[in-house]
Amino acid sequence: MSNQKKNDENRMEQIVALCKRRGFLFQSSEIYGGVNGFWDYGPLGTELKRNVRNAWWEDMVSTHDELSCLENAPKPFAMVGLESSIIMHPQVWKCSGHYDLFHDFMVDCTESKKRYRFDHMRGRWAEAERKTKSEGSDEVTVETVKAFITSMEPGEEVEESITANALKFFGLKSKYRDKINWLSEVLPISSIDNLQEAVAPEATRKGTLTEPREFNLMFKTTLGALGGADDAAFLRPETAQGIFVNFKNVVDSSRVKIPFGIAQIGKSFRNEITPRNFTFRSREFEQMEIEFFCHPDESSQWYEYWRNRRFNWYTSLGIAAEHLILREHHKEELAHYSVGTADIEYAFPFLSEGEYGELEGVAHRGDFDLRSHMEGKLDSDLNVELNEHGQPKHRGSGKDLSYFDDQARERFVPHVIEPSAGADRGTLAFLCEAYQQDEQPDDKGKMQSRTVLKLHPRLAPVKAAIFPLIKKEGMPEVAAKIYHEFREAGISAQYDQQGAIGRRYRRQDEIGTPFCITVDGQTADDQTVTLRDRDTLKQERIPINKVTEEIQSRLGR
RNA sequence: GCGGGUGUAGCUCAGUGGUAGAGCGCCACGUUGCCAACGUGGCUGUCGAGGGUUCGAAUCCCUUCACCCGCUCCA
Repeated sequence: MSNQKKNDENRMEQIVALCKRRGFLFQSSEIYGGVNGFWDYGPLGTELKRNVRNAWWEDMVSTHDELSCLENAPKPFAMVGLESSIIMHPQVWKCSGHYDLFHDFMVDCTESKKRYRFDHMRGRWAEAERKTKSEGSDEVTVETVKAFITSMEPGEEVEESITANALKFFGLKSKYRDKINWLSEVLPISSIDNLQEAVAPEATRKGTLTEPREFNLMFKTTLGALGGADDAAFLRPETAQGIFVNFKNVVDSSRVKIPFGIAQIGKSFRNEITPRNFTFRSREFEQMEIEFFCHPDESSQWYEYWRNRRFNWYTSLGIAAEHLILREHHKEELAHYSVGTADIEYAFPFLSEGEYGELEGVAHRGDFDLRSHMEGKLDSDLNVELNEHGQPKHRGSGKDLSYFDDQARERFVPHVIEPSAGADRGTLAFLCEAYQQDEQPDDKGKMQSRTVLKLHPRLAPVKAAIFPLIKKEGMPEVAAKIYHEFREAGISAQYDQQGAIGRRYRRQDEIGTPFCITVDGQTADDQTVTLRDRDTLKQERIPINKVTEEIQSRLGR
């Protein structure tokens, strides 16, 4: 393990400790021992996450001007909001593909302790002589063994990989590969009746695989108090489908014209097998998603536009561009109808150097989603998937979700660009980026380490703290007056008269408060207070009657 | 789900079978008065949870939960 990674691990531990100590994040149900994959936001964390959500909503929706063309945008466009329900008609998830995809079957190898996706495992029947030495004697028995030799190798390399595994299993050198008698072509493992005949990819003997077990990644619940099996419903695993199923409602009710976007912030739920890395992978999480609907011919331009705009959003709120990457998915990773998908990823401290974790995916989804809800679940070739009777496997709504452009006299199913961000991941990234330890002189000029959250002022949970320098000579009253004024003006502020002034500054540094205002001996003489900056520690004197105004202007964008 | 590690005060940790501790923090009072000050006093624990062994368990054993690391997974 590199030193870099060790430092980063300590750094992550320190961030987690700070989050708990100062009330940003707690483990859910902690007094009962906690639940894996669930987190609670404390008083400061709630403010921080709310600020992240608000910044997103303001920047994407409420301050959006559909009459003007934004910088680098192909043309003006409208943005509207939506709040759809968490539980939806079960058919939504069948047509979206989540129902089939989230029912993965997995097998475990009891020898190698590896777990494999059952539907990805392939193999060939083979037969060869195998020498076995019985225990406790030198007697060697030679017997002809038949087995199903498996591999997880995708694509064309599977055959070579199976051969290598077979040589290992039969104890043969590669020059004797002719001794293996192949009894079948490459087959999916689901084609064999008895898993005891299979040799797992990293096993040395047969029959180490467990029976396939289902991992349902969607949380299941029941509609109605007496609901039976037919009343099964699911907590949504993404917010996007709530937008697609309301596409027609929005078009019919809000006078929006294509191109336009529908934005939504809301909770989603995935029963992750391994929640890990603080709030990065949680089972309950919040998404901030836009589904942007446009003409198919313009979709590539819009994809470029959203990809770049969303990347810049993170840097505009203080994440250094060198800690972010815009990772374009390879062509092989893409569904073939998609022009592109890009992940905006952040160098989280819990990852190794050079590794990044996803904050947001920007995907070109073509007309896949709307058509699936019209016609039924589509396969990767955009054909409706059929069952054994030649009927749609999952029937769509049958409703027409196409759009009619009455100026061009053209009807089409819009293409979709989907910038889908994780609110909790974003919040965590802003916290990680802001966390810094620096050295500042104490009252004797000796350097002391300081923990500071250099949060962007828009995101800081507390915008300003107001202190009386000492607890007498009328200073607390003046400070309290400023505090009241701030609260009335809607500025999130704290009042603190406890302890030495230096300690109070450091307390605020640790929670990322950008500005501290101190009422001192001079205040009574000339009606000024000091304004101290979190990052530079510089102080300047501001007239007391201008202080609210001054803070508001410094918080402005 | 597997393997390894960890779990003691708000935080960081000491405590290997015999009365639960330290530092930091927090609170009060006094002094000082612009960057983690000093003095005095105070607060905080079902030792992660449940069970067992024992005269006696934070300590030994079993089960379980959570966190960290490595696998696995990640539409």
